[in-house]
Amino acid sequence: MDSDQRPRRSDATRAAILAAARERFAAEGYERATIRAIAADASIDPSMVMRYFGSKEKLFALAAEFDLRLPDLTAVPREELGRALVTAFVRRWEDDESLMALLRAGATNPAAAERMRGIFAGQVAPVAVRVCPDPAEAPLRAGLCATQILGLALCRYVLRMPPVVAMSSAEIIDWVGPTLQRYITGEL
Amino acid sequence: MDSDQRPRRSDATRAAILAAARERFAAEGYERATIRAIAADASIDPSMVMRYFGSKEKLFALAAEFDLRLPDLTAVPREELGRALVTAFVRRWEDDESLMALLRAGATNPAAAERMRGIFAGQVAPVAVRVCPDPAEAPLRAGLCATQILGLALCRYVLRMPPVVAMSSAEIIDWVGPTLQRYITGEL
DNA sequence: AGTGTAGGCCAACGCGTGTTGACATCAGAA
DNA sequence: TTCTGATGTCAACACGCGTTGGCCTACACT
Repeated sequence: MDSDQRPRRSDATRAAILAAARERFAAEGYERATIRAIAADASIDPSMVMRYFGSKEKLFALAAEFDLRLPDLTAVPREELGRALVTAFVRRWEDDESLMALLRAGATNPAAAERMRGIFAGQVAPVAVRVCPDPAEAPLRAGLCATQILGLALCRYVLRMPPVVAMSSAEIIDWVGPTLQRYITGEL
Repeated sequence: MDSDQRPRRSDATRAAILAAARERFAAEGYERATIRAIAADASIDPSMVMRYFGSKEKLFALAAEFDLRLPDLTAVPREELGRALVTAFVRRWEDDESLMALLRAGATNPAAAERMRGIFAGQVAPVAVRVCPDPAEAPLRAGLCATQILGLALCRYVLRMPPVVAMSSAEIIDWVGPTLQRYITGEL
């Protein structure tokens, strides 16, 4: 096969470009982040970005690849699902900017929005099916959770609304946890 | 004064441009919406947009002026505040696209984000102060409500997540109402 | 040492953007 | 009717964008 095991010299450059892309996309969204700026951040010529990734769109697709790393919720006691979820999400938001890139870009870029729907369908919904009382209700319950979690991220990290920024992780968990708990296990 | 009472012929054009601008900004966000497209929608030359509004930024500022028209919550029974709020918001979202323009643009455009914070501070926070048990807690409680409401709008109107789009107004009110209720009147 | 090739730079392309100023047209007052 | 200002069109500008192709350089293998 064509899998070249030996590490190439270009791997470092590739990684640098990808890191710079994630940062720019997260900070400015898809249309504002420019190939030229990303290349400058990676101390490289803009044309190299094209050589490595083909186009801006393909670069974004790779930069916005994202694994939510949802914890194994089947091990969590039923009445603590809400808290466990917020906790996992808050931690994930803070140490990986890919999701913010996706959120910012998803607001204006149709492809990014589609990708968010994909992440929801591929990573969130399946977990919901295994956890919800009635699997038929899972999409609805997962959707409700998404509104609260993404809304939190939007206000805190993107719009930077002062009272939401001011909250501590613990406060967030205490307030939002019960909301998710009800969305997951509450009666219709 | 220079206030010209007599209606001018240009008023219709001005209004047409503003309407087209609201639509484009709502549908595509700030950077994707172009002066040329807006002008075409209004059946006018792009240069007229500049003559009337000075710049794209100023046009956006006017197109994104927005009155939430929050109902008078002091007349609402304390235990129905949550439902009243969601109801008011859902209705408002559906018949005015300015807020969606603001939401889409706010994700990438710093000025639009600033404006959202302004709306929050100017229209939401004051209401919260009058309604919350302890006015000192008002910003926190209002901020929490904002996360849920904006998250709902994001998932439903911008990202168009299928389960959230599928919900009826009544379902939304039944599910999200209690959340806001707790954010407003729940104990810390 | 010689050579092929991967890695990188440079200059330019075509395009779409916001914005500008010179010119046309038309309504209404004189 | 004539003239003046408001209303609108046209063509072009300077700029930044994504993208392309040609050229240089330096490493790795024989």
